[in-house]
Amino acid sequence: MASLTRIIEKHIEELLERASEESVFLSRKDLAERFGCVPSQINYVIRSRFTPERGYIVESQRGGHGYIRVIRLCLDMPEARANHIEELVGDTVNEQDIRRILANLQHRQLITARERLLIEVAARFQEEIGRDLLDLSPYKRDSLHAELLKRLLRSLALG
Amino acid sequence: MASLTRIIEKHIEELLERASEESVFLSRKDLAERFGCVPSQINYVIRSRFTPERGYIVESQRGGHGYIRVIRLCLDMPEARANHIEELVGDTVNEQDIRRILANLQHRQLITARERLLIEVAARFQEEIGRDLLDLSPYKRDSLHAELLKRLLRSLALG
DNA sequence: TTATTATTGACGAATATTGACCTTAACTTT
DNA sequence: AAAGTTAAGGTCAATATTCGTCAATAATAA
Repeated sequence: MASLTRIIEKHIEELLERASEESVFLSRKDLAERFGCVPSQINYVIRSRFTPERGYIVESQRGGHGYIRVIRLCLDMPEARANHIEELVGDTVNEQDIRRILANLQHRQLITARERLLIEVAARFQEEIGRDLLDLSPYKRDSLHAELLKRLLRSLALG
Repeated sequence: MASLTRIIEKHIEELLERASEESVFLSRKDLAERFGCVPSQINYVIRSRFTPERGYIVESQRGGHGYIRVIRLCLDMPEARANHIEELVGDTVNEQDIRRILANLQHRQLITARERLLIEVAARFQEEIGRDLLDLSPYKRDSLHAELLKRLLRSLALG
């Protein structure tokens, strides 16, 4: 357990929580020294963890006084959330995508574990019907998945 | 007879009971070594036993420090409850039945308003697909409704 | 016997880590 | 002001470590 990446991820999250601002400025070099890794490891953490999909945007500057700034988006308004969902889901999603999206939403406390379970079961049932009973193509199934998921999430985001 | 699958299933269940958390992190490789089987056997156990329909959510990550995390949402699933669900829902339900059942469950505080919403939206979507896209008979649609509803409620161990 | 469930293994995909080399911005020196 | 120097951060590819999928086969149950 405890991979370097996760440790650094947690560290940045803590900094964000502690900050009164909604963003933090990081020094790639200092972070790398602190955690005893190569600087590009920090890029990896940022690239893989602090993505728009997870509700972050990142700015940076090279050269003297360079920095990496991590900004946490706040999606207070229902409308902003709804738009975010549209983007998140897109036109087709497979079951793996669904699991990822749901884990993400639960982690951000936008849905509960029980709600997540309900959505997974509904999606699986639809997949089963589409595959075994109706013999739909994988593409058709994935686009039905996307439609179902968007409706379910929309109903929550706006309700 | 104690098939390997059952042994591993029991092992994971024990880990879950012993854990103070509601989840455990497993290493597929280590489990496979411990029980002297191929790693993919673990996938089989997970896929066939720890399903959302049974109240479990599974997350996993590949690569270095990878894991399989099993989350248990429902501590127990008494037979009485399961039977009750069967009775409550039966073999076919129309949308009106569904609304009535859900209202009842919400009134008894067994589901939240949001959960009710999810179930209704899922049912309506299925109805729409079955009617407009697949041209299923009303009877067929109602029996699919019943199956979906039972699975959703069972996953929450309600009834 | 037939259908379902379990076991295995070959192959593929995802994630993490590291390091060499590239780009950019600020500072310093002519 | 221009050129050079220094101090950041960025990119990409190689490698290692896990886990997932799928199809073939075996075992068990109906």
